[in-house]
Amino acid sequence: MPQPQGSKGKVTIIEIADAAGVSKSTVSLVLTGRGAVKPETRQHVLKTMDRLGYVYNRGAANLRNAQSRIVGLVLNDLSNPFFAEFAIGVEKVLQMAGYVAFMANTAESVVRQEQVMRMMREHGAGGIILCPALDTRPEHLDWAKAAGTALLVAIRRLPGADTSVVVPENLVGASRVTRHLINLGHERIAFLGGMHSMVVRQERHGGFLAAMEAAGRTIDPALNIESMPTRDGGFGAMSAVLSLADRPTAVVCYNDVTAIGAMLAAARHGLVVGRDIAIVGFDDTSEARHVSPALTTVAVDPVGLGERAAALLLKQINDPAAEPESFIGPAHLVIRESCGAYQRALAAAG
Amino acid sequence: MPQPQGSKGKVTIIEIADAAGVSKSTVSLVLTGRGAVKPETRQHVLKTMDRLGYVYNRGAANLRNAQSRIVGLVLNDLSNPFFAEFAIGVEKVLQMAGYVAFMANTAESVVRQEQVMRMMREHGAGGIILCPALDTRPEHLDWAKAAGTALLVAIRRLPGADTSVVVPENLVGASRVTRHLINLGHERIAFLGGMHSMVVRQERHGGFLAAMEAAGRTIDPALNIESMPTRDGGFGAMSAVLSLADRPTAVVCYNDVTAIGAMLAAARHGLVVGRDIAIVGFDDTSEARHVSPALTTVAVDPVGLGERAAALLLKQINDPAAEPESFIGPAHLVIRESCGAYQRALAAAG
DNA sequence: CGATTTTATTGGAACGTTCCAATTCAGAAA
DNA sequence: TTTCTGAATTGGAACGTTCCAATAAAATCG
Repeated sequence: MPQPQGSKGKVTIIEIADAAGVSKSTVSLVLTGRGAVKPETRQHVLKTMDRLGYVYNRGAANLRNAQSRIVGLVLNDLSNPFFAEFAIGVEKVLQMAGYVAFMANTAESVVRQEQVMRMMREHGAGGIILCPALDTRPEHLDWAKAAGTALLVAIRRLPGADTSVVVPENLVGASRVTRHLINLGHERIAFLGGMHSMVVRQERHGGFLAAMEAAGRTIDPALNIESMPTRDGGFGAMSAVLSLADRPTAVVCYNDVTAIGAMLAAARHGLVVGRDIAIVGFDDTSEARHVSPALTTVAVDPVGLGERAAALLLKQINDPAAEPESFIGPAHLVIRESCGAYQRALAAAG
Repeated sequence: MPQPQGSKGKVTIIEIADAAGVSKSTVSLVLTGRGAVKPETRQHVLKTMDRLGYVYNRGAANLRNAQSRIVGLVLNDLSNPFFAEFAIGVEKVLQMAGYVAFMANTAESVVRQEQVMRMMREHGAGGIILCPALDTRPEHLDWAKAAGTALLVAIRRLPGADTSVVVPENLVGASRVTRHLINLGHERIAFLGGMHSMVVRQERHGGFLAAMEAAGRTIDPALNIESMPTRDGGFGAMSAVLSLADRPTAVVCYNDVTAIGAMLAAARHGLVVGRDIAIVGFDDTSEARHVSPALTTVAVDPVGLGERAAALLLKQINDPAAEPESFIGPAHLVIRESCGAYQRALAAAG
């Protein structure tokens, strides 16, 4: 008959020891599984702990040995399914290794990010995976080096910070999808969405430019439009580009969300996406698959990135002296309908 | 010139005290802001802490006073955007109150859930908001009462557990959307998706039945099909129902994800959703808005539920003696295209 | 059987903080 | 000056755990 402590569930190792008729050291041995303790004693202690409703006090334990087996996962935008999937990958690997991930969402606020990371440090997190908020500056991360906390930056590269990094192959991916449009015969191609200050935008736009230049296409600065990386932003950017005298025949968008906004704008202007104009995105979120026409985009496997990030962080935790390491995740083209390749194939066949 | 400790970032309150030429007690006073300390002394101590790169050790502090200001948020399925939004609501309120939420994802695994909650207890979480994994049994939560930890169950009601609860108005919502279909003239209406054992399914199906009975519609058991609450599950269930000799003219789906799967299946069978057949969902996830045709569904404001859950939990933390409390969040009908109401209105006008 | 190794168990000293009671300090009142 | 007061500071004892060295008990050996 279990009889847990009444109100303040404050059962300690010593009470267990008394109740079981052993010393607190023995109980500790059972708890950590380190020393040699007679099986029957172990069982008895275990049973007593169960009976009294014992809760391990990790704070007290950490006081002696700083091994806390928790890892912080700081996300800049949980409402974006991309990051949710990334988190799932991270958790999967950490769990295997007996770690537990404590996540927190910063909602792109640097202040919140600072707060959350401090909390995690205070609780003795062994390492932190950070998807940095927009205005994060590299010096915000200096404490990690000083404190010897393993820190890994993911998804958004942070120029100037020398930590391990896990990011998708933005440049190559953008280059690939742009080349696809070029191969379909497009001449005037626009790049839409994202703000100039975002590193990810710089990388993707860089890939776009590289492909355009390699194919000898002229680059019209009027066809490079910034916007917030939201549906509304994409809508606005597309509207702007469609009001131009010399419209593009294809657009590469900063990400899927923006692309979907752009599709809405095109439809509003009476254009049939995939026939009158080609639109492509980036990320391959689940929305891309279900929007109509289905969006041609670049897949980057967020779960895989998460797994890789976790693995790298664990490596770093176990060997603090190791050099920072980088992983650039593959990005491959996913051809659907919005680029018109399908119609074109049909026409060729028919 | 900041000169943080070299490798093992282990600066303690005592080192700060020594460096600042005061006693550790004074430093503690500065840290907690409790006693009276001369402003200049405070400044000096603060500066020293900054200079040496001090990190507060919450574990050690909690050893004396169990106020940890962290709250655990246990989610059963982070990949579902509904829960991500719920989490955002929770965080918003907790942040205001100076608490920080540590989230963890159980991916519907009771084992993982147990693990994660134990971790949170061990770290001295003041309370836990739990969106229970599928096979959670009420006795899994007994520890909370014993330990005096505030615990709140959200989204999925857990019959038999007497904790505070925050759930959406599933029954009423399902009833509402069913009545909408009935008003549009549908006779044979199916209910698709979700497993019989899910409480949420029971509630929603209950609402469906209530509306059907109230309208005097006959209920055909063949039109009640279970499936996993996934896109594929919805696809399968819809395929099954379409292979029936006597097809329904409308279907109510367990949730949006299932409904989208069902839409795909209908399209595959050559039906135009919204014209040949009506399909409605539940949750109003962002996908519902962007799928084509846009999905008629029931909106339940996950962010609002999250806020409410956090508020209730805080109340309980501050007054542990308080009785468990329940909040049933409103669910309102969102009419879009998939139910055919729009076409019907057009026809009437034209 | 005693000597030796191996296996189990144990007290006490940390760990970094807060709290309490005690002390010192500065200024005001006598 | 001395006395008093309240503000500012301080040493030491917890808190619940792990580690270490030491001891006790059991097993092995000659």
